[in-house]
Amino acid sequence: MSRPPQPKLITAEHNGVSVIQSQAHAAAASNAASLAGLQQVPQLVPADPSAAGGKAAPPSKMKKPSVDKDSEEYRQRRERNNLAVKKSRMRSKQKAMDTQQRVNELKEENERLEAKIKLLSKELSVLKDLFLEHAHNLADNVQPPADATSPAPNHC
Amino acid sequence: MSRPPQPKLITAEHNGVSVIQSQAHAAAASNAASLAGLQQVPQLVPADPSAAGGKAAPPSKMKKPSVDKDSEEYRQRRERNNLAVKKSRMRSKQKAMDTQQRVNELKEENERLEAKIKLLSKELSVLKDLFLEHAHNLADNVQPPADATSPAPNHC
DNA sequence: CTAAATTGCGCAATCC
DNA sequence: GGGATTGCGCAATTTA
Repeated sequence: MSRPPQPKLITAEHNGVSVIQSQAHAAAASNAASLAGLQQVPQLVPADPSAAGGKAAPPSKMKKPSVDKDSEEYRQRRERNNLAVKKSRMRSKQKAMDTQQRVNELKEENERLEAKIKLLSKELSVLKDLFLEHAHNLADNVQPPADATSPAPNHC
Repeated sequence: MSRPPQPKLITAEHNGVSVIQSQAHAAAASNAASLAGLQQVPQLVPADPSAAGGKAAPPSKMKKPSVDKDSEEYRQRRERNNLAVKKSRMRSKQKAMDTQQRVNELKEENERLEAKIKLLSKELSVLKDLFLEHAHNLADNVQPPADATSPAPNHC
């Protein structure tokens, strides 16, 4: 997230092997599904021609048929990775929510600030008007008008 | 995002069948991978007891071993869904970025508003001081002080 | 009911 | 070697 620098060479072209996934898809809470005992053996089925619609063996383009899916260690790695993935995704989601929350907060703050600005502007306006009025009074005093329009000098 | 209402009954317990995925994992650009002709037959391996850790056949809870992976229509549906998924994810990502952008904008706006508030406050302060000063002058005029602190009545 | 959109999850490559 | 990310596909569910 905070580090998207590398060009990130998206592979493209793994190995052409088709794999068998346990894909229990159950496991409501955490993993455990794989612990259900029903570990489907990842054995690669040769894809029997008579069963398939046609096309027996694939292009036979497999360089590395290794990666023993049976390996105990493989399963462990997978499990660990799955965990890491879940964690990472949770974080990501959380961050997104936090960002959204931040937007809301900032919006509120903005409204608050705008209100304050409005208030201050009003105050300023009033004061300025007072000054203007005063200035007029002063002018009236300094230069006594020829007419008696002024009812009476407020003060001064 | 904007609609997380439903209780969302997370399935938990699909069907215990392990499926075979084509999982070509290649296909740099778009789909096409599945069109490589290597259609892995969906045949469910019975999970041979001798091969698995133990536990022969699972609860045998498979109601629908069907879902013919060979089906032409199946592949089409999958492809469409894959496309939809990619689209959805792109949108999601875009939205996240937009939200982040929004945060930045709002932060800038906030700073702008705060600056304005500071300015207005300053102006107000000045005007108020002027008023105070004026009031003092008035007071001085009305009630001449005993001392000669006042340099000279500005006016009035 | 069909089709698109979302969502959770697992795999593998890659990053670090 | 090993956790963290990320692109991708599958399948179930939700929306439209």
